[in-house]
Amino acid sequence: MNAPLTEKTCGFADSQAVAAKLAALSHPARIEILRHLSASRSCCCREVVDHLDLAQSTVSQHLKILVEAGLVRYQPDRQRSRYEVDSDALEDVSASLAALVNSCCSGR
Amino acid sequence: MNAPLTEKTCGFADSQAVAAKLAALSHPARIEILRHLSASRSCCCREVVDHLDLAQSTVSQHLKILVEAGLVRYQPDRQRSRYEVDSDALEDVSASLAALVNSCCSGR
DNA sequence: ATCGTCTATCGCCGATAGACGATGAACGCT
DNA sequence: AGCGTTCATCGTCTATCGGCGATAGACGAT
Repeated sequence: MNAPLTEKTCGFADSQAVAAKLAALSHPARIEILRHLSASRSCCCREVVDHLDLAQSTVSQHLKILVEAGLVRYQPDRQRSRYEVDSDALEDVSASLAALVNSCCSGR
Repeated sequence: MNAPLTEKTCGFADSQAVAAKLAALSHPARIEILRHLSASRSCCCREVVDHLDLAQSTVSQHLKILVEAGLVRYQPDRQRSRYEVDSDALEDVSASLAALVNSCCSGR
């Protein structure tokens, strides 16, 4: 955080960005998916389906949401697509939330 | 993190709890509300309405969601209800997310 | 060439979220 | 008593979410 941010620039646009990231994380299935992706390195869709007891189409949707949020990297490897957690992006979200919380609790 | 958590106990039930908290934070208006509540100490609904350019009923709804998620304390003070950020709860959420992210990035 | 497998996408649905206006209750003030 | 203010709730509308089955494309294996 080095740019001189006024209350305006910090507040409005940023809230939307953070909210979008958090929205992608605000579903138990997607959290479960993230856990599984990080645990096993393989990361094809089918494996997640087996692990999660949801229809394949549903899992594919959740994966798409995670990819669009930038939290998971996607590589359409011929047959078995590979999904991989984007650790940096994930840490970014965590840091953003921490910053928000911190700014909310500073005047304590 | 002191209790002996297996992967099972950590995974399933917990995902839902974390997801619920994050869901409450996954809307720009609610983040904006949190910012405003922490900035100004006064915390009545009307003030948030002025600041936010949303209908009073809408703001009331968002506040209710934050209260039900346990992130904001609510005290029906006669006329002017008082809303106040629950810093501890907020830090809990941040910590939960950090733990999740950490467990996802540990094997890096 | 054909079959089986794995994906992504489409269409459909029920449920929920998010917004609003209207309403009524509680309260302070004159 | 009457008025203005504040707030929570209700009803309504629309858009989106979350789930599923079905389908089509791409590929490996036989």
